[in-house]
Amino acid sequence: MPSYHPAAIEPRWQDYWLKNKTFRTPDPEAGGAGKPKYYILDMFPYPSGAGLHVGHPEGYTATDILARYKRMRGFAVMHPMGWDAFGLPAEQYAIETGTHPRVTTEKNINTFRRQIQMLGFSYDWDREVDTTDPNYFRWTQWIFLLLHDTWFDAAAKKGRPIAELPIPAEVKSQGEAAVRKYRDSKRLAYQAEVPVNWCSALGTVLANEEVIDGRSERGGHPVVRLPLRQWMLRITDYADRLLEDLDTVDWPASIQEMQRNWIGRSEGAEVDFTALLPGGGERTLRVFTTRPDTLFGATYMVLAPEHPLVPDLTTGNQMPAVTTYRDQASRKSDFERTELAQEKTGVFTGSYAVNPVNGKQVPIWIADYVLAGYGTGAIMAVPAHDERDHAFAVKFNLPIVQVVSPQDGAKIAEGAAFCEPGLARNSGFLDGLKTPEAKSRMIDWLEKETKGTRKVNYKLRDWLFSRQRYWGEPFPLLHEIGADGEPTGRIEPLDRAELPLKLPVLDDYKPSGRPEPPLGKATDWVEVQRDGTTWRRELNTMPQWAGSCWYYLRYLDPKNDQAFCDPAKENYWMPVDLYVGGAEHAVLHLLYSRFWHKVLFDRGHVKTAEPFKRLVNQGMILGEMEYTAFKNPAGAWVQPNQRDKEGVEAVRLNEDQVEKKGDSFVLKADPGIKVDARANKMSKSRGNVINPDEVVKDYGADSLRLYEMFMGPLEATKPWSMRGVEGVYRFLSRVWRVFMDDRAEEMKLNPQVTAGAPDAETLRALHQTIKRVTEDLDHMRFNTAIAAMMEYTNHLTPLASKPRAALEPFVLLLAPFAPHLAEELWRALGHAETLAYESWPSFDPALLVASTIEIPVQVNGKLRSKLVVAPDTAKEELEKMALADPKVQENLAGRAPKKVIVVPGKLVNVVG
RNA sequence: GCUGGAGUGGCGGAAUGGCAGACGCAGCGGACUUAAAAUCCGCCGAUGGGUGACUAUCGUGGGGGUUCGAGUCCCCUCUCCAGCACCA
Repeated sequence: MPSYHPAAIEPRWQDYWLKNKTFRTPDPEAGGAGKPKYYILDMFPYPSGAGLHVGHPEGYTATDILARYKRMRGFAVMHPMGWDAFGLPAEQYAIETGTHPRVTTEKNINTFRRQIQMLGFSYDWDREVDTTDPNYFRWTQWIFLLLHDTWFDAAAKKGRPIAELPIPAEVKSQGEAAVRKYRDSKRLAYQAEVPVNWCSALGTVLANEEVIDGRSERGGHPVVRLPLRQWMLRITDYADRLLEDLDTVDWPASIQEMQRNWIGRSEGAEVDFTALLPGGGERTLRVFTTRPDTLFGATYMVLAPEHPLVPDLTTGNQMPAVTTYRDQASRKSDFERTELAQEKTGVFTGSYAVNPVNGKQVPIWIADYVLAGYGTGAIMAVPAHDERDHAFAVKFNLPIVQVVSPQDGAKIAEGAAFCEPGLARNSGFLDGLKTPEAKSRMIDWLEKETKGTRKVNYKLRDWLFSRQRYWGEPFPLLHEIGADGEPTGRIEPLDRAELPLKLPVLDDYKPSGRPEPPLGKATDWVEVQRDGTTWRRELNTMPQWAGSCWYYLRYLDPKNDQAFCDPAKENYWMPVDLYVGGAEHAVLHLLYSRFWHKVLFDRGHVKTAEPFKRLVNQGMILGEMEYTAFKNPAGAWVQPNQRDKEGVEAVRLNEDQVEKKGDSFVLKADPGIKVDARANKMSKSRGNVINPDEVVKDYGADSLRLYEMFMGPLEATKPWSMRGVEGVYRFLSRVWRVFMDDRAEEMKLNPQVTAGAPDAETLRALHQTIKRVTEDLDHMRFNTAIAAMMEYTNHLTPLASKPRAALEPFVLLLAPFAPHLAEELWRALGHAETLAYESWPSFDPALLVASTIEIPVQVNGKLRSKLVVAPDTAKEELEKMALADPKVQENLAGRAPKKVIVVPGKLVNVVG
């Protein structure tokens, strides 16, 4: 083995670790107990057909380094990996190629596993989980049944068994069917006829979170609204707890904020208006408002087009306009409603309602700026103090009455709404009150008059939990079929012992293009005879998020067939101490997981209220820096701001064709022309995707790992640079040469490696390095830890004698980062065993101190001289030396020093 | 528009309120070599002065402030990135 050759070293150690089960994690009762535990989790990947990209190993390397470090620090480390393998792409691919999703999924998993193992991660492969494995989704179904068996006790703020749900006497008196119906209406998993996001291209409904700008998150297909019977999960019941408990976790502020915004709690009141029906009679029209203090300024009302009272409230001559408007609105996607509807639209119903506070009649309109799904689907419009209402009132010439004035007496801008808090006016008993007091006074009045109540609303909606697809978990539920062949509405869960309910084998799993699930085609599977009754299985499947909601628990006990996880193991390992993954899961996966976890917590199956104690988001890795200039059709260079003009062509440039001028880059050949310099997201279409396989082939896994960590802080977005990979490869080669004789034919230590004692300077450098690497690891500052090791290597390289005592601890420091190389060097140094459980080197603070140090001396804050002194030189001594310094004298130019600041060991500043 | 984050050499990035630019890349010079690659050694923010060791001034997006001292703290402002966006 002459020189550093990762391709020869790395597969050998990967085999060694696998064969010896080096990273098998003992269960607590089998020797893990006694050690402190550390659960370090990666977001498991969806095994796509494209294979691993360089974004995956970024987070995985960070966690792997910490896992290896923590093991060496004596922790029992849980560090598992698995596959989030249900979901649309596998099914799409299956439809296109006629291959069963099971087959492609298995193939993709094998590719991912091979690629991940190729990077030398220290996962315990005996704990691998796969969400599509019946032994796994058996428990996903089990947890679904638990949700189905749970109702939310609002008083106790806690989920409880449905058997404990109090049944009102009048329901009980109506018999068993009524009781069942009542129970079904309170379960955390319930059915509802809801307008859903139907995507005909994908053949499924999507959750709100999966729809971006009116198009599907996957594939970008158009999405329309359609009413459909769906399974829902009552996540809104947990909104308050999901919000409050954010304060108990150590997560990035941005993610916490995104979750808070998503939950969107707002406090206000529900107010009942009396709507006067055109044909005579009255109806209660309930609205939600956060500004009950402005009730006197409510000059009209607006209902969502879908509001159920609209038909009753529409007068004969308004009917055609209202019908047309509702029709248009129903066909519009959310995208068209929001993006294209900057201009307010709406239609008058012809009816009026009575404002409860002043008895005035106000017109009732419908408009699509009011959303059916939020609050009550109706608003009281206060155009003077709400921008949207103001814009609508101006457009349709509705009255605007000001009922709040700015507290400082400032004038309200002409033609704008005043939305800040202020002082109430034109508001009867509220006049003169500040907005917060006015709000609560108004609510008190409403409650006394039984015309309204205090109310909290959330943007968060219940979670649409069913999909009309094949490749997902089947619902373990049976629908009773009556003698007429129609469902009776009675639903029974499968017995827990009947789980898992496997997917039927289907030749044709194509979506029909209509909202009927493909599982309906498996007629044998669908119909079940039981107790002399015919039952039909639920045909929907669960969404992809289901399996990922609880996988971190299954790792703890992946083979258990009695429970999703042994409580003793859960108790030992949970919570997850560190969870690393991309920010794209900020709201979806992380909110759903927290919700499920809280239900498990309420029902006594887990011991912690939150699953993930600490969360870190790795930043995105962009492609290489690109320099682009632009040419017009005549072939002349133009400025980048002309890029969108017709016929202008982008030209990729090399680094040496451009130069920096001022703030921007310009063409070297024509410095008047600016050049666009930026790194872009990696994408197939852009052709800037880096394949980890290639990098490993050319430089080895250790170089890839090290480079991804050396690029910059883990959380930062940063551009890829192949030259940077080469740089860390050179570093590893240099490390190799410090230890090994690279001229020798066979594996042989560098003859400079000696048994002698390190000199004082080397010892100090070593202990300095141990300190820096240790502290940097504790703070996840991988880039600076690597820099410290580079500096130490630079120190070792020129030494003619390289003492083992200075080398061995360094191998251990390097091991978490470049484990293959470190194992190889450890072996070469004569150790027979893996270094994975060697104890982490410690540093001696006494050895960190240099015999002399340099103290900068400033005059009036500017560096003028330096003193070379013993580290413990006293303050007075330093002051004396500084004042005596010729440079200081010169810069004082004869002035007497007014003040001398001395920070011992740090600096002297003479003010004169 | 709202929220969160970031602006430091040619590039990626370092800096408990105390020597700005650690470490790496690129570049330049040298050694080794018949030569190249690899490797090793040195230089490497800008401007001015000096043959030179050196030296002066400026310099962390921009403007103000606090401080003996600010990349770091405070106020204002600009730009970029990410997320949300008619949620009453």
